Amino acid sequence: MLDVGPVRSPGYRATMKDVAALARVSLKTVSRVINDEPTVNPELVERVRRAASQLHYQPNFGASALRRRDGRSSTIGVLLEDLSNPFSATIYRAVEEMAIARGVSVLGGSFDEDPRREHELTSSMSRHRVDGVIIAPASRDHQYLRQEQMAGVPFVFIDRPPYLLEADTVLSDSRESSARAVKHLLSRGHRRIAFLGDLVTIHTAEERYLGYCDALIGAGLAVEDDLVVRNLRTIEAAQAVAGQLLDVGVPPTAFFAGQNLLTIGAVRAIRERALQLRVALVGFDDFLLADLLEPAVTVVAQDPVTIGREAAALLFARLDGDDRPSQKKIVETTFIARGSGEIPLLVGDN
Amino acid sequence: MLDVGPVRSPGYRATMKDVAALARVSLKTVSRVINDEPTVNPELVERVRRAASQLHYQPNFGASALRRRDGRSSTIGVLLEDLSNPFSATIYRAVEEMAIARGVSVLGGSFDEDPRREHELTSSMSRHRVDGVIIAPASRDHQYLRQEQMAGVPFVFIDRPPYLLEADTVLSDSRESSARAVKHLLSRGHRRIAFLGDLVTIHTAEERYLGYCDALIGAGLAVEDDLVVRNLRTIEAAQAVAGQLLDVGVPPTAFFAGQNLLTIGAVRAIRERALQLRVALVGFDDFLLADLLEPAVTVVAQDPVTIGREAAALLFARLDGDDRPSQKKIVETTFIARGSGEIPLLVGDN
DNA sequence: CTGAAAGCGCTTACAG
DNA sequence: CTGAAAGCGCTTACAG
Repeated sequence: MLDVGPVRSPGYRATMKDVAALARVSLKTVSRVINDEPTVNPELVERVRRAASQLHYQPNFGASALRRRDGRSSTIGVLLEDLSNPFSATIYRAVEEMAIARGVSVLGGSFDEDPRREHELTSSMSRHRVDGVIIAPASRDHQYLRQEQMAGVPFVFIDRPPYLLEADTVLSDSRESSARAVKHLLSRGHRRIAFLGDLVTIHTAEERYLGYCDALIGAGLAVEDDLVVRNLRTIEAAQAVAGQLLDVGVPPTAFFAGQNLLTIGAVRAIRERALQLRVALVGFDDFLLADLLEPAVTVVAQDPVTIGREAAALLFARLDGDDRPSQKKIVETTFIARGSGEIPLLVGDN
Repeated sequence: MLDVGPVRSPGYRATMKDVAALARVSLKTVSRVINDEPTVNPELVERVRRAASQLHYQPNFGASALRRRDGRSSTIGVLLEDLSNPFSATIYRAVEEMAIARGVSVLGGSFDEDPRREHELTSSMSRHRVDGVIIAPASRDHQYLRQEQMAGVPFVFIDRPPYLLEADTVLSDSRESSARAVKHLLSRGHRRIAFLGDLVTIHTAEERYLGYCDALIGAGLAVEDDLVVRNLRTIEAAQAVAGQLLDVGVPPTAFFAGQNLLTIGAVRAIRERALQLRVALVGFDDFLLADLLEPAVTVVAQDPVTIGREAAALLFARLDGDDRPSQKKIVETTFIARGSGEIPLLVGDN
């Protein structure tokens, strides 16, 4: 091993007591210096600082939180569907930026739509005594969080609202922007528009489906069961289902996909059949390279950076004493026409 | 607010003491039950369980760690370049899976290649007394972690090796697989192969550059300065630089891009000039939809899931007492030929 | 098998 | 401005 300078008492971690002894002051004076209390003689401050640095002293957040009146752990929980999905990851980063600015650390977790895992992770957050939680829940009953909330831990729900619980919420306008997307397809002459959706238990998946229905009904059309497939979770599943729809019976002339992975699955199915210049497609959620495909993919883009920032802002406001009633923020989506959604109904198609 | 049942002492959090009082046993007996110690009368176990559940008791990890001999906080730190990059995010998820299986929570953090932020985040991890750290470092001097290491906190370096510190490491074979990729282009007749690279301070960026040099030199060619551009960080920067190379002087007939965002930048520049069937391209790192572009993009694919798993396995082995010398694991890459890398040198090009 | 006392590293509440 | 004592919620070490 390289010699990289002297190490005192290997394996030993300095405490405030050690710093106090070395600086020849009381424990309490060290505590004052570490916490930047102003009423300390500058000479003592200097001595304590030197001793702390010499001993590589790092304060123990856990011990401090234990005794502290507010009990703050300087930690928040961010619980999302899947941190490896770009939508979740972008939200996480946006929250992280704001947390770091406050000296707060982030405990992250992914549910994969498993309510049991939601319970485990929130319970784990509770045992870690996080100061607050930002959550995109998998379950549809959040009464079990009430105790934690009563104990003073603020919750901010994102992407999906709380059920049977009052809490701050940040959502996208899924239903309306879905209706707008489907109207866009209707305006190009399409009548047989298929819907690919995620789990029916997911609030946003339901909203997007309802937006699809709104648009059809608004145009005097019926929602046809054979054009609606839900509970799809992966690229592969969406690809298989879209393929079947295109192969069997009277195929759809356009698709509305309720989520980025499902959109990609639809792209694959359409491409496999060389129908990409014939079958229209609009997807919910933007994704990297959507503009480089041929045709480029028209999407309803959400704004995960704003969602993350708004959620963090609400959470930190609560931690700073904001006691207004529960807030509900709606973050705007953007419709981006790139080509795939502008393919008109072709003569000869139905 | 909805009424969701009785809540005892709103704002109050039950402690072991409260559970003990309700169950009419001593504090120590509650502690035994919570920690699943076997030597407790089943009847008392039952009484304690009921009391704990009735009071919604959640053990306080911080307090427990404070007194516990091993001082374990049941928390690890995972510090990566950028959690919103799919490569980092996939590693994070792989680690998270293994951590959850052990009941360990994950504190995540992103550096964005800022060594100062690396110092802040590792220091924050230290104050939180994490049990171990998985880190893809931004800095090139890790002596400052020695104290923490001596205090018993294992570090596993991923993607980049430690400098001036002994620690477990999990890397991809960047240099060799880069050389192989460039040889692939050479075998198609290309001689003017441009290299687009990330910050020269990043270990993997340097390795990939060296692999590029190895291949050229191995073929008896010189490394030409005007074909090498490094310190590129974004899609936009890579796109601009690749565009300039294509527009000015004697353009390259092939590109090797050292990172997923740079590959995408090169794709954009090539497409803008309608050269996608003429200019060859191989990228390091796979990315979603690489196979749906036209031509599909040939890549050297890393295996972030295995990197994450190996790193977590090493870390948890250390926490379980493994005291072998520092381990170094190399995770294999996969060359995926999809089309863009197989475009031959065309007659008339140089 | 059960419990009373001491102490982990820190902050609070108080006295000087 | 400084410090000695008590206590946060738990586990350790020990006695019964």
